[in-house]
Amino acid sequence: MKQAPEILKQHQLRLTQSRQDILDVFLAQGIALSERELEDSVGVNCDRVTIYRTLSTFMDRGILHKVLDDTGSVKYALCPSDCHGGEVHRHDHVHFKCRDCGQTICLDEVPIPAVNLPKGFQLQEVNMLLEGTCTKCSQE
Amino acid sequence: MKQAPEILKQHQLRLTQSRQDILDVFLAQGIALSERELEDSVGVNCDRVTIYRTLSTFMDRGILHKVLDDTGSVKYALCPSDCHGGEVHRHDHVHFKCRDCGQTICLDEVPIPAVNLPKGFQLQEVNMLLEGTCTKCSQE
DNA sequence: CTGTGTGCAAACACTTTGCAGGTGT
DNA sequence: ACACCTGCAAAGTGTTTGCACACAG
Repeated sequence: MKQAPEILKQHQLRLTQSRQDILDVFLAQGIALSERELEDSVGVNCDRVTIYRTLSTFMDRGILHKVLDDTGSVKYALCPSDCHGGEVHRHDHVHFKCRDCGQTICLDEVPIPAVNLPKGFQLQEVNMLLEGTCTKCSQE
Repeated sequence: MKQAPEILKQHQLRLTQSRQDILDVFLAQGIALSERELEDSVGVNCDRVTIYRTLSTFMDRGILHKVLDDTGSVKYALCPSDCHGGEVHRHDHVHFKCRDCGQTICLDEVPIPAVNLPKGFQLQEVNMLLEGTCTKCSQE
C-alpha cells in the first residue's frame, strides 16, 4: 500500500501535516469515514473546517470518493489506485454498512452487476450500498 | 392509482389536511422528494416540522421509504403497494438521479441484480443509486 | 517571496425536541 | 372527551464561507 506522502506528491498537493494525518487514517482504517469519524480518530488534531476542505480537495483530485449513507451525513473512502478523478468517475465495487457496528466497508472484490437501464438514460456513476450485519458482528 | 384518503385509512392514520397534501404531492410527482422539495411544492402549506413528522410517520407505516442521495439530505419515495413496513423492508428497484434536473426517480421496472456477498455477511437491505442524465434532459 | 493551507468565527442548511393549543374520531 | 396532530420556538447536528495569519515550495 502506498504511503501518504507519496500519494500527495502524486496528485501535486502540498505536503502538510493535516493532509498526511487524514490520509493516514484512511490508509490505516480502510473503511468509509465521515468528517465526524475522522475528527474522532487518534492523531488528527486539526480543525473541523480543515478536514472538510481537505476532503473536498481529495475528492477533486480523485484520492477519495463519496460513499452513500442513510444518516444524512456523507462518508468518504479511498479510491482504488487506478482512479484519477475527472468526469467519468466510476467505483465499481459495492459498499456494505453494518447496522450493528455502524462501519461502512468497501468490498473491492465484489463487482457491481450490470443494470439494464431503459433507453434514453445516460449512466455516469453507480452507487450500491448494502446494509445488514458484517462478518465480525454476526459472529457475536 | 390509489388516492390519498384511501391510503391513510388503510394504514390506520387520521385523515388530516397535511397528510393528504403531502401524500398528494408524492402521488402526483411520482419521484423521490426531500423535505425541502415538499415544502416548495404547491399546495403544501404546513410547517417544516409537520412535514418531517409526517415523513417519519409514513416511514413507520411503510407508506414511504428512504432514497439515498449524495447531497447529505435524505429523500423519500412511495413504497410499492405490496410493502407493509416492518423489519424486512426491501425495495428491489433502482433509483436514478439526474445530474441536470436533479430529480430522483424510481425505476420500478428495473430490478436490483443479485450480489455475490462473501460469507459471514447478512444482508438486510439493498440500495442502488444510478446517476447520470435522464431521458428528458438527454434530449435537450 | 508567493501562493496555498489553516484556524477561528460566523453563517447556513437540515433535522429533532418540548410544549401549548387545535382537531379528528 | 380523548388521544393524536400541528405550529412555534429553540436546540442539535452537519457543512460552507470570509478573513487574517502561517507555512510549503
